[in-house]
Amino acid sequence: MASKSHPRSGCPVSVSLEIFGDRWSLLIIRDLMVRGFRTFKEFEESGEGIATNILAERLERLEAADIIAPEPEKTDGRRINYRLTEKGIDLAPVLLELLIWGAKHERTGVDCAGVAKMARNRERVLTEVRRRWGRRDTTPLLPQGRTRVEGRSTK
Amino acid sequence: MASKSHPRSGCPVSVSLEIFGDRWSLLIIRDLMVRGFRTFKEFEESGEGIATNILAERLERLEAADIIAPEPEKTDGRRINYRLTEKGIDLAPVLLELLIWGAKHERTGVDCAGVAKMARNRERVLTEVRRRWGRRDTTPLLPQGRTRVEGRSTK
DNA sequence: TAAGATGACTTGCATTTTGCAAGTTACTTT
DNA sequence: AAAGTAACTTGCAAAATGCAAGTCATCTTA
Repeated sequence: MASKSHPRSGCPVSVSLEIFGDRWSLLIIRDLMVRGFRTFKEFEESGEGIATNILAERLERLEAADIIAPEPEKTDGRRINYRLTEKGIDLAPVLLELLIWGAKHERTGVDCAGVAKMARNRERVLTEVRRRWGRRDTTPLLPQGRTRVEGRSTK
Repeated sequence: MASKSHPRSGCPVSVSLEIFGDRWSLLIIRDLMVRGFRTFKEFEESGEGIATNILAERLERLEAADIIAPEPEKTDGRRINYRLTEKGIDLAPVLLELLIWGAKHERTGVDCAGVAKMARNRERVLTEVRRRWGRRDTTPLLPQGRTRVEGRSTK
C-alpha cells in the first residue's frame, strides 16, 4: 500500500491519494457514511468481498489518519463501533463525485436518473449527510438495494 | 491492480474505484487536466516518481476505460500526446474535491487560502477547466510551483 | 454454568502488483 | 552517420493482496 511512502510531491491530490488511494478505503467510508455500517462484521459482509486482514489494516490506517474513530460499545464488550470523524465526514463530497461519475459513465446497477438528480442537488445531499452524522442517525441514507453483482459469495 | 476484477458490488463508487482507485491514475489525470502535460516523458518527470512500467500500464488502462486518448503528433513521429476524453474531463469534480480535502486536512505545501477560495467557487473553477480543455489550451491551469518535496530525484 | 456462538482480528502462504535499473526500438537532430 | 530522444519493455526483488484457517475475548443459551 501507500504505506512506505517515498517522498512525493506536496500536491494535495497526491497527499490525499497516499492516504486512501486504493480500492478499499473509500468503500469503507461510504459504508459508514451512507449505509449506516459501524462494525467490522458489517464491512466484511458489505458485498464487496474485502479480505479480513486487508479490512483490519485499512481500519488501522484510516484511524491513524484520523478519518475514523473506534468506540467500543458498552453494552457488548466484543463490539467496536467505528465512526467517521469531522475529517472523515469531509470526504462526503469526494464520495458524491465518485458516485456521480460512476453512475454517469459506467454500467453500475443503480438508478442513473436518481443519481443525476443528486448531481443537481449536491448541496442538499451533502447537508443531509452531515445532518445525519451529527445526530448519529444510523439508518442507511440509501436503501440497501442489490449490492452484489453476481457470483462467488462472501460467505 | 484492480485488473483481474472479482465480481464486486455494482455501486458506482466501487466501479469507479476499480478503474482509477490506485495511487497513480488520478495523478496522471491531474497532470493532463491542470498542468497541461501531454507526454509520457512529462508524466514520468512530474515529480511524483512513478516508475515507467507502471506509467505505461496506467496509460493503457485509462485508455481502455476511455478516459484518455492518445494522438500521435504529426510533426514528430516519436511523440504521443495524450488527451482527456469527455469522460476524463468529467473527473474534474473528483479531482477538485480531492484537492480541497487534502489542502484542508493535510500538510501539503500549497496555499491553503487559495484552495479554500476555489472551494467557494467550485463551479467557476470547473467551468474554467472545461473551457481550457475545449480550446485545447495547454498552459497549466495552476502555476507549477514546487512539486517535489525533497530527496531522491527521478533522474 | 458449561457449551456453543459471535465479533474482531491474526497468521501462514500463494499470487499479484510494485518498484527499480537497465535495456529496446523507432524516430530526429546534428 | 553518430548521437540524442520518446515511449516503452524486460527481468527481478520487494511489497501488497487475497484466501483459508485459527485465536481469543466476550456474549448467549440450554
